[in-house]
Amino acid sequence: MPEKLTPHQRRVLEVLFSTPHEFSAQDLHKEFKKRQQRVGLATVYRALKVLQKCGKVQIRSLPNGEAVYSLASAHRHHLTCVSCGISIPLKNCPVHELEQELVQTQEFQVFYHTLEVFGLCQNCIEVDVLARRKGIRQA
Amino acid sequence: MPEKLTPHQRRVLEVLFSTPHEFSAQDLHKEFKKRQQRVGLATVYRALKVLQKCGKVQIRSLPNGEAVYSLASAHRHHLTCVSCGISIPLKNCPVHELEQELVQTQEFQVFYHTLEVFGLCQNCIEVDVLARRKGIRQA
DNA sequence: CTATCTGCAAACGTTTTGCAGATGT
DNA sequence: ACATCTGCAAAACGTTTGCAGATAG
Repeated sequence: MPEKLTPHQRRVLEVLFSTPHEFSAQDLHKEFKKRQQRVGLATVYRALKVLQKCGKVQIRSLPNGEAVYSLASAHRHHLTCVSCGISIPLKNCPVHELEQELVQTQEFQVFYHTLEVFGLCQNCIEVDVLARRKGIRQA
Repeated sequence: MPEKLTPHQRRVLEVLFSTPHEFSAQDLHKEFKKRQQRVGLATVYRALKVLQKCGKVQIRSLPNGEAVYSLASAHRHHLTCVSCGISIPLKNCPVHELEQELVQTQEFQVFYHTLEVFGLCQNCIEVDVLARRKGIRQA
């Protein structure tokens, strides 16, 4: 899907290219400030929306309600703790080979998939156990 | 994880049990109104948080920023259109068998996983093509 | 009596939108 | 000129929190 990008859309891609990290829209906005580039927050959101629609950028929603973005080609999955929200990246993707056959029967153009595993991280399990020992109910 | 539930937490579970649909917090709130049960919206959110933390309820974030909830045992995946946001449920889960081995190496208590595939639905592909023909840029 | 649970309203943070000005073809 | 892109500020939205009253052990 060869799409003509605006300068700011290109800049967003450049930032995402430059590091393996995921960025929230606000992170990107701060990053541009740091780079002395004047880019409005709204523009960041608008750019991200376009880049999502053409499959270049993928989104992941965190438990705290904010969304983080990365290159769709940077394929990562996570273990996410439903208690503290920590995300632990997985090393490999168990779905990739299955993706093609998975959607060949559907009329749908696939950009990317997200696989997220939810549960409790080691730390929160321990906190939970301690709390229960003290008879504390989780709020 | 045998957890004592409050009446309202129980009611939330009952609603989720009663249909195969996913509910947003606001949906649940409306549903209680319809059932003549006086339950505050904040209580719905608080109940959902507790139910997530004990692994009974799972969450899925929609592209529009709202979150929908369902029983963690109701296992469903979706094709989600990055353009219009429509969600098309998948019939089977390609990960289930892999889940166990996937996390045996991690110190993490697994409640559930979500696998979401993103791209364009048939309808939006057509709209896109038409728009491009007319030289319209996506906003 | 104490701790938890609840409803309401206010607060919060992220994202979206309206608009006027800048940009580029 | 024209349509698009942009920044700013205001608005919108889903969600969270503070608090006072209700409830339960």
